[in-house]
Amino acid sequence: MNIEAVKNKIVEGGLKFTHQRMVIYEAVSSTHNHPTAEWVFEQIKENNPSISLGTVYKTLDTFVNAQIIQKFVDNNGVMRFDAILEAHSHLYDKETNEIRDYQNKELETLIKGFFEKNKIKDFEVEDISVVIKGHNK
Amino acid sequence: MNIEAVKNKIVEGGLKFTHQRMVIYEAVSSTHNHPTAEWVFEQIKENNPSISLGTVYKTLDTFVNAQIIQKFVDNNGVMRFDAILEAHSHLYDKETNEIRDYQNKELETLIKGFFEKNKIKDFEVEDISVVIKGHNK
DNA sequence: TTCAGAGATAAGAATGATTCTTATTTAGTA
DNA sequence: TACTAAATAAGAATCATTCTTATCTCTGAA
Repeated sequence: MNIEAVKNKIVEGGLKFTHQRMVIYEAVSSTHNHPTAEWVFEQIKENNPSISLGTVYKTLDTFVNAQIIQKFVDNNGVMRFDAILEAHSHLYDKETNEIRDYQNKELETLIKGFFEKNKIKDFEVEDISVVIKGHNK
Repeated sequence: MNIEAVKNKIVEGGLKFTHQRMVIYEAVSSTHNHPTAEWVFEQIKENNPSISLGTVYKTLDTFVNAQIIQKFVDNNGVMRFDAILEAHSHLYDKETNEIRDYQNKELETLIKGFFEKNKIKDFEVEDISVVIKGHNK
């Protein structure tokens, strides 16, 4: 991902463009492994020794609120981040705590269709995801 | 839930029956609100002033491992507990952080059928749940 | 180009949920 | 009844995250 594209992401989110924000966004979008704040910090601190862990946490959260990235909680209660904004589901490996993306249009269509036909009383649906727990074999 | 039924639950899980375990199980099964460990502790401490918070945490986790109750993480990373073992999904209210059960046989059948037809390579599925985020209206 | 203001950052302390440690207690079996 | 392994109590420790305060800096306007 080039610097212009990163800058656009940040500015389009209504945020000021800063060097810290750039390297943090690059780190998050460099991996599909649903990084933690700690992981992001470890990735960038060598080339950015002045960056603080608190800033990483704060920046990630700012990105979430600006809808540049999304976050979810893993089974151990740790916040995970994801640069992919499209709805997708996750495979949780109960043994290794690994999380993998699972994307399938048919499943999404099935579920969306279900909830269109079965409105939930007094509840407006915004996001739906499927949590699939199991283990690698 | 009577004491005999509680005792059976605990003993069938392969655990020793203790007074603390009894009152903790009663508290968890008394509510559909997906209690936290803190909530359980608050419920029982008045009538059981000698019980410690650490014991509540430890006991709840022991119950989970014995498959007497189940746990999940809420959007804030806090462990929640549930005496209902049957597969069911949750409605998360993004604004109030409230969690409600959502159970629908047709949805379960739809999803189960989907994953029976679409095996995930190298992954054995154990649990599937749907996470529905939105807000009350 | 300069400047000012609002927002971002750094650094480390604080917080809260949870787990760990150690000594004591107790359920359940022989 | 005695014994043993497991459970419990109490409080310290841990860890992920947020908060606080002082400083820095981006960006738009003049």
